[in-house]
Amino acid sequence: MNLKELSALLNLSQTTVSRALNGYPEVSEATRERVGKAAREHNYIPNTRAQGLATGRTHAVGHVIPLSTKHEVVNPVFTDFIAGASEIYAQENYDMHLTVVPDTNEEAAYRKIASKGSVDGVIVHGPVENDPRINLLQSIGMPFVVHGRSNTEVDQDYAWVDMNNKRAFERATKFLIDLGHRRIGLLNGLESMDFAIRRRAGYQSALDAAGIATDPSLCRSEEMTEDYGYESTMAFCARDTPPTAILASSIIVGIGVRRACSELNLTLGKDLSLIIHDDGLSYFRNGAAASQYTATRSSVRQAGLTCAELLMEQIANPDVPKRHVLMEAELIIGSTTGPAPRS
Amino acid sequence: MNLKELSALLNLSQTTVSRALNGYPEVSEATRERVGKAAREHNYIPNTRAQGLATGRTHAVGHVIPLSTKHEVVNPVFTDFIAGASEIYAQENYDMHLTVVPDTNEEAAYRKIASKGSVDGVIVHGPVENDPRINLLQSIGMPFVVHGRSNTEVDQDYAWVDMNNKRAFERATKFLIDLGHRRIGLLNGLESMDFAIRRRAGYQSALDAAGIATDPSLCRSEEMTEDYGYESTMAFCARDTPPTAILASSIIVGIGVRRACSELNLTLGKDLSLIIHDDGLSYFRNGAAASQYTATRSSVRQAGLTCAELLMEQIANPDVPKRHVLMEAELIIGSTTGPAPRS
DNA sequence: ACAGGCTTTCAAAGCGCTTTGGTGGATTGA
DNA sequence: TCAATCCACCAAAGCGCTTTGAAAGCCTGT
Repeated sequence: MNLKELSALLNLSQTTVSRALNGYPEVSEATRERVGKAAREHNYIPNTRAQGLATGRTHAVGHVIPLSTKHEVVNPVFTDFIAGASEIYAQENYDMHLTVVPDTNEEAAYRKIASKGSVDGVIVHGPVENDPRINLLQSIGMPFVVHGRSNTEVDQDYAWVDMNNKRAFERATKFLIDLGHRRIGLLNGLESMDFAIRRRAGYQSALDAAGIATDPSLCRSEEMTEDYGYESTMAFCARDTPPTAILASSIIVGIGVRRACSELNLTLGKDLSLIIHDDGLSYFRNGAAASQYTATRSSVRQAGLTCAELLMEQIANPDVPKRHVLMEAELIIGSTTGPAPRS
Repeated sequence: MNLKELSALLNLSQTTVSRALNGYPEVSEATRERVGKAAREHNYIPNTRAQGLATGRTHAVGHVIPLSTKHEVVNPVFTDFIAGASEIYAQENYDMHLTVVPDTNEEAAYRKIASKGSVDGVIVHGPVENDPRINLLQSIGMPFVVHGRSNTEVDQDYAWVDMNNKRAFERATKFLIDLGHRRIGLLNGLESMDFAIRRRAGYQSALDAAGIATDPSLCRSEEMTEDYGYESTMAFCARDTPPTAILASSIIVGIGVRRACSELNLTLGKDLSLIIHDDGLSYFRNGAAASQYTATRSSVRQAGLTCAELLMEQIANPDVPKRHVLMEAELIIGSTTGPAPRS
C-alpha cells in the first residue's frame, strides 16, 4: 500500500493525503480524520527511503562501533549503551544503523557513511586522544555526539556526554589511600583511549596529593577482558612486594581479579582490596543489597540515552549551541575493600 | 557529489556513468576507466536511498533485538553475534539496521519494518516455542534467517542456524554422570526460549538414560545473569542434600556460581563440579591453556557470520531452498569438573 | 452583486538513482 | 555500394514521497 493507491482509494490527491498525515494545517478536520482512518485500516506506512529522498532527512542515525583488531573484541558495554539510545530512537521514530569497523580504518567508515547520505547524524564511540573523527565530522557538517571526549584543541566545539573519569578514579584512589593502602595497582583500559587517559590522571593525582610515588610497574593498560584481570593479578601477586589494592577499569576485569584471588586463596577486602568501575551492565548487576564490589558507578545505558537525546536535538536544530553533559560517578562501598594489611 | 554532477563533469549521460560504475557491458573500457577514476577522485558514492528507491533493493538488513522487559536486559551475546554478521555485511556492502524492542511487542516491530520497506531481509533473534514471527515473516514474504529454531509445525520451511543445544547438554550431563554425579543442578535460561527447552531436553534425556530420577527443585530457569548463578548456587548449597554438580547455561551464570563457591569456600572441580555453555564471548575467552571452565563451546560469532551468509544468499535468490545449519558444540574439559565427592 | 480574502484541494516538479527503449555511427558481408 | 549488425552512448520515465504554485469554492462586507 503506497500513497498513490491510498489517495486513489480516498478520491483525494497525493498532496492532500500526505499533508493530512503529516499534520499540516491546510486540511479540513473531516478529511484529516477520513485519511487517518483509511491509513490505519490499510496499514499504510510511508516508505522511508522515498520520504528521505524527498525531504533530505533520513530519520536514521548511525553508530560506528570499533572492533579492536588486536583482540577481535567488541566491548560489551555497547549492548547497554544501545539499549539506552534505542529508547529515544523508538520515541522519535528514528532508525539506527550499525557499522562494526576494525579500529584501523574508522575514519574511512565515517567518510563513507557521510557520502552515502543514509543517516542524519552519528554517535562517535570510543574517542581516542586527539580523535581525528571530530575534525572530520565537523568539516563534513554531519551532526554528531561523542560518547566520551577527546582532548582536541579547546576551540573545537562539539557535543559530548561523558562520565567524570578523572574524578571517579581520583576518589577511588583516595578512598584506598585513606584505608592505608600505599601500593595500588591500576588495571586500566587501553591508554590510547581518552577515558583511560583521564582515569590514569585521576589515579595519579590522588597519589601525588598523598605524596606517594607512583610505581609504573603497578600500572597496566590493556583491552578490558576477564583474562587481563586474572593474568595481571597473578603477576602482581608473584612479586616480592605485591600491591595491597587494585583499581580495575571494568567489572569484567574485576571478575578476573576475583578468579585469581580465589585461586590464590586471597580474600577480597582483606588480603587484597579491589575497586572496579561499574558501567551498570544489565547482566552484571553489582547487587545493591549484598553489594559485592566496591565500585565507581555510572550507567552506560543512561549515557546512551542522553547521547541520543543530544543528537536528536542537534538534528532538529543544527544551530543550537553544542551541549556537554558530564555525569558524576557514585562511589559504592562494597565488600571488596578494607584496611591495608600490615606489612 | 551526485550522479548528475559527475556525469556533467565527464560530459556523459547519467545512464552511461551509472552503467560504467555498475559494471554493465555496454560501455567501452576506455570510458569505464575514465568514469571510475573520476568517481574515485571526487569521492562519489551513490546515495543509498535513491538507489534503493530505483531498484527496490535497499542493501540493508534488519536485526530486531529483544529487550527483556522483566529485567530490562539485553543479552550480551548480541555484540559478538553482530560482530560476526558484520563481517559479511561489510563484504557485501550491506547496511545493518538495529531495533531494540521490548519483548512484549516484537511482532508489531517486525510488521512495521516490513511495511516501511527499509530492509531486504531480517535476522530473527531469540526464537521462542512456536514463534509467531516465523509465520508472520513468511506471510509477508520477507526473507529471513532465524538464529536458533522454533518447533513450529514441520511443514514450515525456513532458514535457520542453530547450535545442537540438546546434544550439547546431553553430553555435558552424561559427562557428569560418568564422573559419578547423581544430583545435578540445571541453571537454564528462560524456558520460554527454544534453546532453553532443547537444553533441558538434553539434560533430561541423559538422566533418563542413566536411570536417574530428575529432581525438579534442582532445575531453574531464569534470565542468564551473574546474580542468577550466584543466588541459585547459594540456595542449592543451603539444602540438606545439595547437588554435587551444576550445569550453567552461560559463562555469565557460571561466573556467579564461581563467586558463590569462593564465598562458601568450595573448590570448583572438587567440592562442586560445574559445566557451563560457552558462547565464545570475546571479553570472556575461556582460556585454552589454563582452560578454566569445563564447557560446551560453540562460537556465537560464527553463528552470526553464518546467519548473515544465509540471508545474503536468500536475498540474492529467494527461490533457493531454505538452508539449515546445525553447529555441534565441542566439549572442553577444564578444571571445574571432577569426580563426585563421596556422600 | 461583486471584489477581496479564506479555506481546501490539486497538478506537477523534484529528490538521486536505475532502466527501458531508443539513436547515430562504425563495421561487416554480399 | 547498400543493407544488416553491432557498438557506444543518450533522453526520459519511473521508484514513492514532499512541496511549490495555482486554482476552485466559499464567505465576508459593502
